[in-house]
Amino acid sequence: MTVRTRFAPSPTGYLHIGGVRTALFNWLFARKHGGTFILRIDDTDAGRNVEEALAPILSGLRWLGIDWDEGPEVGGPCAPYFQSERAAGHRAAAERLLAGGHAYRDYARPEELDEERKAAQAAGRPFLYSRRFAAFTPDDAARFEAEGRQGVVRLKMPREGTLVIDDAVRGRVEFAWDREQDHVVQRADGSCLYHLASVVDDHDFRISHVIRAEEHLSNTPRQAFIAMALGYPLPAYAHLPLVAEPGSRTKLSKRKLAQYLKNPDFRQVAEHGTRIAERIGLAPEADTFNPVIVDFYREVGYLPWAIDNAMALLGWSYDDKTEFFSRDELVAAFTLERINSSPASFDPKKLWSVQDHYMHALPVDDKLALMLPFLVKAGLVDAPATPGQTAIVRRVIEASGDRLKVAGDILAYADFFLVEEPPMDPKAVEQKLAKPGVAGLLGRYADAIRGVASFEPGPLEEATKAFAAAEGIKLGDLVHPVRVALSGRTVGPGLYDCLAILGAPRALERLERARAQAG
RNA sequence: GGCCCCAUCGUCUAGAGGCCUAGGACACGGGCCUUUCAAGCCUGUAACCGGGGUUCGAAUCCCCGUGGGGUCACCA
Repeated sequence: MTVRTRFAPSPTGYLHIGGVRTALFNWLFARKHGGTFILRIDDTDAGRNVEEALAPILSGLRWLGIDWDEGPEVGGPCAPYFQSERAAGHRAAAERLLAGGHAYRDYARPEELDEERKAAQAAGRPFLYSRRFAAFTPDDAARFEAEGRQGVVRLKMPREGTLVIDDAVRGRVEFAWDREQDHVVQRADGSCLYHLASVVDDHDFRISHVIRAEEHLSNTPRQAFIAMALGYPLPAYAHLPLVAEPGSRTKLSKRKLAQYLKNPDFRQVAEHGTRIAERIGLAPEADTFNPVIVDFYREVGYLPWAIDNAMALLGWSYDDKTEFFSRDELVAAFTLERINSSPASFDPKKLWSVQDHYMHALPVDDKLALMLPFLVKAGLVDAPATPGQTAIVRRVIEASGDRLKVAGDILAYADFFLVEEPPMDPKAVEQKLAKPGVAGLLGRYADAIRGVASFEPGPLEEATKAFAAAEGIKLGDLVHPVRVALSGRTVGPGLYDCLAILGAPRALERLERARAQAG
């Protein structure tokens, strides 16, 4: 069987983390079976600024390595891949539905339908349209039109029997036909609605497996009905568990950001990212820049595969211990059978730890290539970076080790090496510098290391320990003020690394300058 | 409200009748290391929604509750 899957986003202007998971699973399944992964743009609704609203979605998928074999910008045998450009086919399908007696023109006004709905509700029985404004003959239609009514095309859903779907995730799911509504598939102006368009396009694209979020499970009967009425074979269905809010089982939504921010883990990740974004001049708006949206991770410097790997673990698992997969490993390991059926809440901290894992394993050269652009954007190095700057940054990366969790973290670790007078954190000054005797201590320490033959971590450590011993003080009582003197803050790479990277002249100059603020 | 789905540590999950005094990961607590912050190492707390069945035996199968979620548009 030829596997063809699709991801069909509507151009909303952003790529949602839940969408990523859906796209990823479709992609994985296609790759696993040597099939085809198709990207279709479901833009049947309004269509204004489609191009602009589409850009973040395409670039987001590309960044994540979720490449599509057919779709926008790459084309393919089933083109066009924009639903709005396939309207003729949708209309033809609506005609066939009508001709086959599987749909009818309906002239009910919305308020008339509402009345029926309310009456049914009041009577405590499920609503089922009376079809009293259905035009089953041309005469009916003419009569209704004479009344000034406009006709839409409605599905003539069966009112007895059941539909059985064999869902790859959920197993057998049964629906009673008499609970399904006569949904509108074509408006009076001739434009077709999503469900019709989607079924027709899926068939035209020869989609073999419809892999989508659980929210579509309830839509399946009407889509299956359309497909059957049109004589299409049904695709295999796999309904993925919803990606839920942090610490909840409610569907994750971009709109409820303020609420998610109350979750400490979520807030921590969001604030960390915002801090980085601000330093590279992004002035992000919380509305479009937050951990629910893929651009957030890209701007802040996460590794795309870390996102993919983390998302793969949302609702899917391989076994009881394997968590990290290379691309090939994941493709090989992935199966629909091991998708979970209960909702999975999105945990930004878990994603963070996966990111940590991959950043940890990244070679220094790769880190350098990733991080340099952040320093350029922040104005801390030239574009392109000079060899001298590059050398410093490389040493900072080496010295910082696992402290750099995302590429953007380099800003907080490299900045004080790259500017002549780093800002002094008032709190750090107060706690470590403004103590009695510190000024004198810094002066004597400067003299002590001035004579170090080789200004490198090893010799510096020796000299520093010897100095502390000679002074009769604990190493910490020396190291802390020196660190603040050099960097302006209390955290950073190891002190001997800081000294060495700075170099003797600048280090001594900073020690001297800091004495003015010391006690 | 109707229909549908779901139900194991706070979170992601393993578990397809005995291997379960329920395993792993994240988070959290404690300890070690240590010049800070990370990392690393050791260690701890923590779960089968409830009730009935079936069975020699149930986290696993069935039923009923309860709880949560999704969906019921001339949105996608």
